[in-house]
Amino acid sequence: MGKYTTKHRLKIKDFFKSQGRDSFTAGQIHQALTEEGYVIGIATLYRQLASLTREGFIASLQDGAVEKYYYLGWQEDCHNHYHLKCLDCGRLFHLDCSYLQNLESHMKEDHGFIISREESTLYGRCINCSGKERK
Amino acid sequence: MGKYTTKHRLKIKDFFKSQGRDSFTAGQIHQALTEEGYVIGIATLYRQLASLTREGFIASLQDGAVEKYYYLGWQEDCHNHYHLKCLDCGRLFHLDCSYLQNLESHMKEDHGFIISREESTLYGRCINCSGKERK
DNA sequence: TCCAATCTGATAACGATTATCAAATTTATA
DNA sequence: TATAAATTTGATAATCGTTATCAGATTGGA
Repeated sequence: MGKYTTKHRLKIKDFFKSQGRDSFTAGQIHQALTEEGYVIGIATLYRQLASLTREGFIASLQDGAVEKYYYLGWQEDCHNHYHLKCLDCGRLFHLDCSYLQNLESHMKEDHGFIISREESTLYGRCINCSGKERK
Repeated sequence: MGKYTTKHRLKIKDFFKSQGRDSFTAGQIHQALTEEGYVIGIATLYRQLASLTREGFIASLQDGAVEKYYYLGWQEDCHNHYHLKCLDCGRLFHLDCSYLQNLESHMKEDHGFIISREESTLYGRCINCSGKERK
């Protein structure tokens, strides 16, 4: 995909380039673009997000059940680390940690399981939220 | 929830008790019950699954984006281990492994992140599928 | 410029889940 | 056991994020 260079395609890439490391749902991206007066059909946005994901420009992760998140710069180093997502504040943490690399080796050698870093987000409570009261 | 003991409630509990450790979507459960001639409204099934989950009789995990899985016997020991889900065959592996407990401690002490085991399913390729050809 | 390949947008369709609400069932009480 | 209040049920409409459809617009190469 991505045979033609269209304005929407460029716009979406620019959006990610301008947004650092945060993650967004398709709906959030559509809203952000709309709010700055940029008009794009929701179907087109989904198509381009899928295309850019296939190409490795962005990547998607599951957020709970429903929505997807898209990341900038994934292709550079996000496959080299793990992600921690806080169940309270929703923030995503990018974690370079040799412990996880060892875990990967362990899983492969002792359990025959090849972990996919991109898919294996760890969920829990971040340092800011773990102290607060919880139900 | 679960104030009244209804036949549907008992039936669903029996279903899980008879199914060992596999996980099911609501749709799969509904289909299984229907195939054995048991009639239950889909809304009722969802309600009971939610209720039984709240009570800890079963638990749910995300399967990719959409569906939920429900487990029997979770309350006994599933919160004591991690789950590995194979991206190829879809099977879920229950893994007791001290490595993961150490990982938990490490995350807490060195990164301030409290991992939730129930939520943190690891994804990858299982021992049966990792050898096969892949795209 | 012309044409075939590709992309776009409006909208219908989809699949899983939840909400609605009247009717049926369960439980406690008499 | 009869009664009534609380709870559950089922049919179905609604919801939400996402994908499919398809005619019309855009792109890029000849």
